[in-house]
Amino acid sequence: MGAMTNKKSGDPVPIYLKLQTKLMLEIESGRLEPGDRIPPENRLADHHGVSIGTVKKAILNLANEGYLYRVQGKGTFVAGTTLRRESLRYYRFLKDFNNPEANLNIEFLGLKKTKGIEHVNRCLKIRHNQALYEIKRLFLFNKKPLIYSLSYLPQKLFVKLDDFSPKQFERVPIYLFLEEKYGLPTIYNQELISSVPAAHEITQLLKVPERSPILFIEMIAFTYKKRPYEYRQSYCITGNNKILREY
Amino acid sequence: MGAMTNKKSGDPVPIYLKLQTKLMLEIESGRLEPGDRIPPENRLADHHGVSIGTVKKAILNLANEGYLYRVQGKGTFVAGTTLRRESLRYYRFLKDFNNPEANLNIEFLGLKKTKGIEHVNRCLKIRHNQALYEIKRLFLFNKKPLIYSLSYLPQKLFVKLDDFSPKQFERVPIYLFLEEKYGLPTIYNQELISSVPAAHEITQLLKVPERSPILFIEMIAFTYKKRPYEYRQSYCITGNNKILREY
DNA sequence: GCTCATTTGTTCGTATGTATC
DNA sequence: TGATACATACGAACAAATGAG
Repeated sequence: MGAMTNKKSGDPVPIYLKLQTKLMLEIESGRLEPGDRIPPENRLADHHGVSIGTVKKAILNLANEGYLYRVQGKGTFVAGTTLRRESLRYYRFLKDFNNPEANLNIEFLGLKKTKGIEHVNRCLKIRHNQALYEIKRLFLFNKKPLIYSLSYLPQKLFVKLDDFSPKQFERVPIYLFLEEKYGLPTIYNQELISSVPAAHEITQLLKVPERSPILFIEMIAFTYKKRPYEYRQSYCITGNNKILREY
Repeated sequence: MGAMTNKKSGDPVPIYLKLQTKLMLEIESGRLEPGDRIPPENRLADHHGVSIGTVKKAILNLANEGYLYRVQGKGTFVAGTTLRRESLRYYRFLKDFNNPEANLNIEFLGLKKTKGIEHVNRCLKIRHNQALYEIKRLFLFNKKPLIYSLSYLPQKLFVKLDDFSPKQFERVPIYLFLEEKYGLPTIYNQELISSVPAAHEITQLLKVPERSPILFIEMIAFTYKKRPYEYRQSYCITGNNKILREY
């Protein structure tokens, strides 16, 4: 089929780039969904009438940009949150490198509309007067509150977010929910991590003594085209448990 | 010259990666300065006794990471610091998502041999009685001590590590040094993050009041075949600055 | 403006190694 | 163990940009 045209015709667009664009469009349009496996290299090569090296180049570029990820012996998959890398599930709490993980529950505290917040809007790269949604949640590990989290999302991007039932926000991680309902996969995140003494509001919510050391994490989640879509602040107690990160 | 050894010897490190590392070291160490032109592909291929495709791969990777830039017809050049992206393996300190990064210096505090430590050896997946090296360092950002770090490496894996001059440990990031001297590239890391009150020893080293909130990070670095090779504890002050992580 | 040597960019194809199931 | 799929390595040929003469 559609044999990629070659150079002779004065075509300045390289073959690998055409293939790359074609694949990216299939992803962006939703015909290929996160987790889907794309055809193997040799099949793509045959199908498009190009060499395997050219296919490799297109796929590797997309993998570098975060659209795809590859596993030797298994295949090439569409990135997105769910399967992208099991290691990137947001927070994993455990006592020790060799211990099993603690159990997670989410308690939904509220969702409301707010006006733009200067610091938040700048992080989200939107104008200062654009309105936001504010989501408050408590993460319980083994029934004990360990994280208080405050999320901000642009109202413009997530229309009618407040129509969903609160239960939806407790069932699954928020990024999965947003991906499903609004088709925005998470491509990468930025975090700022610091250690701070617990402020008064936090001591109440997390039930810790005033000025206990708290892990404070600010996060920006990005989707395609490096577009930020969520700004989040998390306050974590880390007495016995610690946060595991792999990269 | 220095013909890169090939696979037959059970060597798990790909040739292109060795070349890539070698070039990166020349850049990081300052032997190659921003703007310098590196030898053309065919010369590098001859010089190292590898194919031109392999050289291409090494160079393209470094170009993608921002270490080099290429101009068709002219050559390949060392990029200025602006372009460089060390998103992983490295701590980046800044005050805010929108602020520039602080300046880093490393102060080497000491390297000595120690007996095995149960917790450490378990993390490194070596027997309890295997001896270790212990490296103590202080990271200064804008001249102020911000991180105290304690590294453990198996003596068996890093023979004669204590023969190197202390200066070597201050010049380049430790993982680059180990990669060059022992041919162990870092494939991925695990971290445990928590927030703790400063213990007595730490208050002295980092010059903070007793029980200030400290970011405590335990890290295990893995090389090929998921083999752990370094266990590290870092104690970070995060008053004004925060740690940036991208993933 | 033209030619030529140099250097990178693209494309091809083949062979073998290695991870996964 | 075998089939599948990605990873590495080799090498060849030609296109396109650059800069010098």
